Amino acid sequence: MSTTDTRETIMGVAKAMVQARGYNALSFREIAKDVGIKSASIHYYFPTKGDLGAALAQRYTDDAVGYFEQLLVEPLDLETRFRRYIAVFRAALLNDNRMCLYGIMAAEYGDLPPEVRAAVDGFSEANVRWLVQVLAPRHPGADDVQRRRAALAVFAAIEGAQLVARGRDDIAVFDQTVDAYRAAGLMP
Amino acid sequence: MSTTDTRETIMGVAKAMVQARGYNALSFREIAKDVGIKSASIHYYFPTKGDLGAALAQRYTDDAVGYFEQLLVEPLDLETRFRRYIAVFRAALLNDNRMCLYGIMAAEYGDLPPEVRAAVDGFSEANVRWLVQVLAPRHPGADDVQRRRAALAVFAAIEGAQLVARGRDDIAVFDQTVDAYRAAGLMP
DNA sequence: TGTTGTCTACCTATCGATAGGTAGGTGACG
DNA sequence: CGTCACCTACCTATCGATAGGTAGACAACA
Repeated sequence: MSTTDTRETIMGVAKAMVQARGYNALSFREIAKDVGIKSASIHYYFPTKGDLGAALAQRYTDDAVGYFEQLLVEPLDLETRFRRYIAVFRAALLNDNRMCLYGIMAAEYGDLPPEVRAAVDGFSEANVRWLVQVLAPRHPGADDVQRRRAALAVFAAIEGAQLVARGRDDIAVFDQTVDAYRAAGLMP
Repeated sequence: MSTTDTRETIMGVAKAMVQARGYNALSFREIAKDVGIKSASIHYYFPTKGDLGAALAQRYTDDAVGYFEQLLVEPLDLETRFRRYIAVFRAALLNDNRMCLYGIMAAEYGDLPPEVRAAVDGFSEANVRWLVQVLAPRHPGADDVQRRRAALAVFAAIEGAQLVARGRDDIAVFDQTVDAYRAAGLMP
């Protein structure tokens, strides 16, 4: 397998593990077993666990940003665009009751190495930026600070819906909660 | 020190540790060092780590239920009652950027022993039950299922606000997010 | 009153498993 | 021949858990 492929495989396996059980439960030996190499070899690609965690969070954010940009390019109405945004978080739950990487890492925030924290912060920032753009039509008279706060509230509500749905191991809880948000007028 | 005191001290130290760093990061040796006993002695009170985790979650729920009942007994208007409810979650963040025990354990759900999971589930259920009661005046025409869903959405939104505020290490984010929820009409 | 038995609330010492991490070797390939 | 992509073989630290012991309190009984 080429260097790049192995690196990708490691990241894919590690990402799934973090989403399922958290950063703390991530182990080089378990990753290695799933990838089909020895744990020492992972250090060849990621010298420390912090490096791997930071790379994971960075990649997760980059992927999201790419998807978000795509959503902005396509000619979609607000509701559809927003539904596709929500679908990202929904997909994580569908995938074996896993969580958004941000959500689980934010919960473990106090235990994260600094480089991982920094990468995690980038994800919420990317979400807020996108939401500010998309939700702008809903806040015609608002200034930037107000728009940012409204966007962060939408993001927080969705993360909360995911957290609670995971705790109940029931994706319907996620859907019903988002519906309730919509009914209240919090989001389109 | 009496048996009861030591048990209480262990639970207090362990609770703070879980809220700061999660169930996985909870270690008998660290607890023992803080309490001033040896790690083996903790097994005298809690045979396994799962027993300790379950006791923690159960106690957390019991305390919450007691507080909730008190809030219902006092003659308060809806806004005040609700503000005091929110204050519980706010207090966790104030206390060294810690999280609600439920929030952090829900994030680690996939890694929790069954007995801990069961105890964690009780907390969200207790919150929903209380919120259904308190928010009933806001949903005059709704049936029980709708009321429960609305209550769960409120709970989820608050947990999300806490999660994101912790990720930003900024309690103002929690306050602003809750304000945004209120402004949208999600909660009183 | 003195002894005996049992209980509590710890202790020391150690177990096997697992964590992240490292030094140095090896085979394939350009 | 050199570099890349791994490997074997280890290290130290820490994990939850267990075995077995002990000081002190207390109750019962002779």
